[in-house]
Amino acid sequence: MPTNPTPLEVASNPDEESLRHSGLEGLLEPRLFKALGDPTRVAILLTLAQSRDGLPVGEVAARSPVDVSVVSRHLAVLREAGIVECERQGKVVFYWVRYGALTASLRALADAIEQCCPPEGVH
Amino acid sequence: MPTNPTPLEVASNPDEESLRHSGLEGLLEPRLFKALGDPTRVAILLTLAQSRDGLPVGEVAARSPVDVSVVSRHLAVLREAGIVECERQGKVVFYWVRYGALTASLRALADAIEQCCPPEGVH
DNA sequence: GACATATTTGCACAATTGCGCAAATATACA
DNA sequence: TGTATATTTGCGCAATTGTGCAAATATGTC
Repeated sequence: MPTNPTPLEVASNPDEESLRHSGLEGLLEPRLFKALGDPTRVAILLTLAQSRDGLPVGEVAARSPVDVSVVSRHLAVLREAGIVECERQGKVVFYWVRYGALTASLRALADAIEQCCPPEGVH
Repeated sequence: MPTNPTPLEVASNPDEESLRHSGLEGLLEPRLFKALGDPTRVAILLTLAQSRDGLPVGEVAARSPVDVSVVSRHLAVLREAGIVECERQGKVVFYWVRYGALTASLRALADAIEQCCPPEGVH
């Protein structure tokens, strides 16, 4: 069965539909921004961003005030949003930030906003 | 009394504190992304983005399936996030997108993510 | 001031979300 | 297979959020 594409995958591979609307709809994915809308989740993301090669869930949890199960759930949300990726290595599961996809998506969104409406607007 | 700065104002005028941490904390403002995390709110933002000079609340509501009061509240959330701006002109209140601040913030976030962690990461 | 129009706010309610704890699952190793 | 460690999932609960309706507020006009 086909896997559900994450918002960031949509952003890096825009289809004809999203292109017709200057890409804004496809880039303003609520799932992506909802994932970034929780302080605890952002803190977890920042912890992960400090380590370039990723961290096991337990290590992220050790640097977080909330329970391991909560960290696990937050990481799952970030993964479903396409912000992080994970891979099991033995007993532990490593999570890491998809830096390229994330920056590309943010810049694509900025470009789409500019293209959508002219910069000569007074405001 | 000092007004509460919006996430986007923080992004365009980073202080010493946020610079020390490569700006990521200051740019990953939950208030900003929470505002973009609701489908209805995004739809309202897209409606607003179609008109370069802004629209009255009632006009936005006319193009939205939800009640005017709901639109008014969503616009307030977008305003508090620094995404839109408004001004009363007679009986109506015009809202418009802060294109420049929004794109600048998104690009600054992309830059901060890149600076935070080296691009030579495999992932 | 009285009235009409536009917007915001109070209120109640349903739905969602974040959280901790305990149980279930997965993997490695003896 | 049994045990230990790591992670995920089920469950209940408190808090937050989105929504519509009605009332309140703001502005312009008669």
